[in-house]
Amino acid sequence: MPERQESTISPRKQPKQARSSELVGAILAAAAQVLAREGAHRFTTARVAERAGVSVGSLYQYFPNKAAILFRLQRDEWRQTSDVLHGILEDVGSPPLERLRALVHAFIRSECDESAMRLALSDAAPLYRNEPEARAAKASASGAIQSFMREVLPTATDATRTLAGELVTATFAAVGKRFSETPRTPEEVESFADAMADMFCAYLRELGHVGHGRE
Amino acid sequence: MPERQESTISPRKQPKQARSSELVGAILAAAAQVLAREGAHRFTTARVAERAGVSVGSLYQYFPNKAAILFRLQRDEWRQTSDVLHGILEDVGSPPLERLRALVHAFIRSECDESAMRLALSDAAPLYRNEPEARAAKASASGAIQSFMREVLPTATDATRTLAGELVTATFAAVGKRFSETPRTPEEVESFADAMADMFCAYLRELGHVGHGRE
DNA sequence: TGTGAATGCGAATGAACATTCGTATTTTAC
DNA sequence: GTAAAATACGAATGTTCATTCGCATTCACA
Repeated sequence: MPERQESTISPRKQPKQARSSELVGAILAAAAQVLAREGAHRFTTARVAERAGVSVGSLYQYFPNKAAILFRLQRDEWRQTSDVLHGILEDVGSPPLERLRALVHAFIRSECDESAMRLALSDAAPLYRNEPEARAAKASASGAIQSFMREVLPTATDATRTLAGELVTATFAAVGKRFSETPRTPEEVESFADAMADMFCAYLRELGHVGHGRE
Repeated sequence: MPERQESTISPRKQPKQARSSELVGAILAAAAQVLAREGAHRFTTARVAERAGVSVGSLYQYFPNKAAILFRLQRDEWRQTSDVLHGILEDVGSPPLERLRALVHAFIRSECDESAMRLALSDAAPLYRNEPEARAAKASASGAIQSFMREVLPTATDATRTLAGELVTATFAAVGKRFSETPRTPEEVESFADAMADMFCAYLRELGHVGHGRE
């Protein structure tokens, strides 16, 4: 497993001509396919290049190494997730716990889309786990959750809110991942998401009541 | 990455003399150390053999391939966890939700022990993910959880209980794993475990009330 | 249309490994 | 004590890969 270059995941050069932009797009699309169809284990630069209809050399013009391709895919997923999350949580039109429920559903559903690719991507996590952008993505999400917590638990202490936020965030991410490991019918997905939302709501309601007076 | 032999993880031969039993023990101990210190990425048969003070050839006398070593380590963890889980859940001396809380604490704590090894082991999961024994371990745990659910939610429907059990199990496993990814102080561990227990209890209480009458 | 820059190419290179197998050493049984 | 069985050994084998680099092709622009 020759994996010499440990870090430096930033792009090697910027595409300047149309053909090279297309090339980058083709590589990313091919990478997603290879990942989904072959798994992290068989995700090789040669296979990606072949599926993209491109040579390995060209691939290396725009990605410094294999990890960079994987990281780029992961980053795109994170951005998408993050947009959904902010969009739902910050929509002040509906009551907080309803938004949370919507979020759970959206999240679990998206975790099930392309689940093969997501699973493989998480198998490949060791290759990019310590990238700064990985931490940034998590921080942004947890920021949104924190301000949501301030809204739902206005009277709780900061420590309580932080803890609750962490718990919800962790449960979200971790259970979503685990859930995508085995295939599910849409009905299962929905009822599981509902159960998860129920759990969060029960917990937050209880915290809220404790905050107000007594249990 | 020459990984030809895809399956067959059962032992190659049984140790017949004392020296070879010790050898197997030495290999497992060495494997755990290599995994913890070097990570899944650098877990190689050569390194394990070297740390065990043994030759690669001898290693292959008792383990058919690299995955078998990892799987053995994982299996031992599962057995340990399973014992704890059954022990706590089936102790009828204390009220159910208290047992659940104890379980959460025990589980999270154990997840933090040897967290480096556990993390690496889960990075290596793709190598053994589809072993039958892996499924058996999960099934045994979820069986115990299910009968616990029957006790806590005597009036709920079967479907509700199954769902709740799955949710709790998934949250457990997934959050435990995620939690071990970053180092924590013992205080953080305790308060996080408490929050998780609070969440489960709130959820189960609510389900119980709904089952009895109305919310 | 000519020319330098930008791209694209893919065989070749060098590692890192898993696993095997012929040989050497130790144990057991007589 | 000795032969056969069990163990132990580790150099050798054969793969799989990531990554490079010298050369070929295409583009942008005069």
